[in-house]
Amino acid sequence: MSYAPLACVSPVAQRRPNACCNASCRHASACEATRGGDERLLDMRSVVERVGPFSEGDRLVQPGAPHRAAFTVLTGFAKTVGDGRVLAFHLPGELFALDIARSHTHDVSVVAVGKTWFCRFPKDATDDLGDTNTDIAQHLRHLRRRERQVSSRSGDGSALQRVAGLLADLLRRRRAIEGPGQFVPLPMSREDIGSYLGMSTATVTRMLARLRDSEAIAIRADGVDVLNEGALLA
Amino acid sequence: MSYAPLACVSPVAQRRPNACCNASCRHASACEATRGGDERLLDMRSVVERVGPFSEGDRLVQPGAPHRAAFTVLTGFAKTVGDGRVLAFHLPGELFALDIARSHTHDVSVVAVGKTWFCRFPKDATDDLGDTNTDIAQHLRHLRRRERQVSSRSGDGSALQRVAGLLADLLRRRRAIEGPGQFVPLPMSREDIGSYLGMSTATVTRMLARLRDSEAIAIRADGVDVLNEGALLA
DNA sequence: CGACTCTTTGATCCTGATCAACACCGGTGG
DNA sequence: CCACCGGTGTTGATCAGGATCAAAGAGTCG
Repeated sequence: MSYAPLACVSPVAQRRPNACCNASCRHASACEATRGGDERLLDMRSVVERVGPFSEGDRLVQPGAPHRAAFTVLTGFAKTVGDGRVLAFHLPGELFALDIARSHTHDVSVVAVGKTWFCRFPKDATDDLGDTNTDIAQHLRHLRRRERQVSSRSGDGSALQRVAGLLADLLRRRRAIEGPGQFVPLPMSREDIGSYLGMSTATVTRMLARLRDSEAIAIRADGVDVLNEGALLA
Repeated sequence: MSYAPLACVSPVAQRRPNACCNASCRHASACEATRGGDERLLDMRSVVERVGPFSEGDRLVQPGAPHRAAFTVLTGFAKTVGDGRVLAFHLPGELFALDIARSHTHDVSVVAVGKTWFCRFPKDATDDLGDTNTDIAQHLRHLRRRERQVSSRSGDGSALQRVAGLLADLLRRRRAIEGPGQFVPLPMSREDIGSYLGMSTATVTRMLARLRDSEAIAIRADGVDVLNEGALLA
């Protein structure tokens, strides 16, 4: 299926230097930028800027734009779009857009899903930190490697398996940030999920319905509750 | 589909140092090891060993074995198998198994398709050549990069498109070695082709039949003649 | 020649796309 | 407050591509 081009405007984004990145941030305990407040990485907090608010469909980065920063989602939700498909989803607390060590320009869009604030880590500043702080340099290398691996995702398996796999993946990732819980937020549209998984919106709905009928999940307006984790992986 | 594990024995391979790698080799004009006899690369000939004969199903390299050489097919045909699937086919004259710069061990099998002889380029010797001959070093880097790109193949498109694409690819590659011609050898089984393309043997046969019916190809016992190249690409 | 394997071909089934109808929900305007 | 409206999600009906199963050629090797 083809993914419709995004009709969106450039965001009117404020930037507030280091307004909020401290222990009182709701993600402080697990934010990937500081690996949950690891003291060796706390210098990352000195370079962060809060940017937003972004509305549904606003682009945080655009293809061709120079690569000048990495980001985390502070509040809200985001997706990476490229080649006419959704390539990734980003949960609050997750660091992304490290890509492009090669080309120095973005080749994808990062788009807000609903009202969203981001934390921006300027590349110049983080590189400087990495020069004097080997822990930060290593942490960034690790995240960059992970981002590259994630981008080569599978695409095989049945539609049901792919939907269940996405839910399991989002649940695991959300727990890594938010702690134990059963809820998986799905603020993105069914079309986004279908684009990401390579199937139609109707099939996404149907597979979710089948998981509900098998009592693996309960469907809510804003996401799903995972009732039987084992059933998702099988 | 799953690809059956290979039941094969280790080959009883002879090694003859530099017995045949010279201008009289039938692939000398295009062999990728010397880029068709490029004089700057002729030192490659001094390190080659001829190995064989290998019979149908014999393995040239096995997963886990140390990576000690690259190879070309001298006569016959070969396939690379890994993860239970056929990952690549190798025509006479093509250099392969440069992989594994990372792990220093093979993670795939290379299997002979029919009676096959290989030319073996020991890694130690080619590395030594690369130290003193920048042309050879660059050539090896180029081939290694290409091998890495090829390994990330598409997998999308309809069954007909994938079959036609394979034929077009093999035709292009054969012409690069053997010169102009319409013939594409298919010594591998339909199961191998299906495994490579991700479809059943029945579908491979049916797609070939459709290309025959549309007069794009003529099917022979040992391969196909391409009658309408444009039809393959469309 | 006979046994065996591979290929071809036909028949049927299953998955997921596509199309269409409808429900639902948040706005917007009366 | 309610009628209207467009977008999104759900559900049903139909369709197409390929998988699977089965049976019939076609080599191939003993």
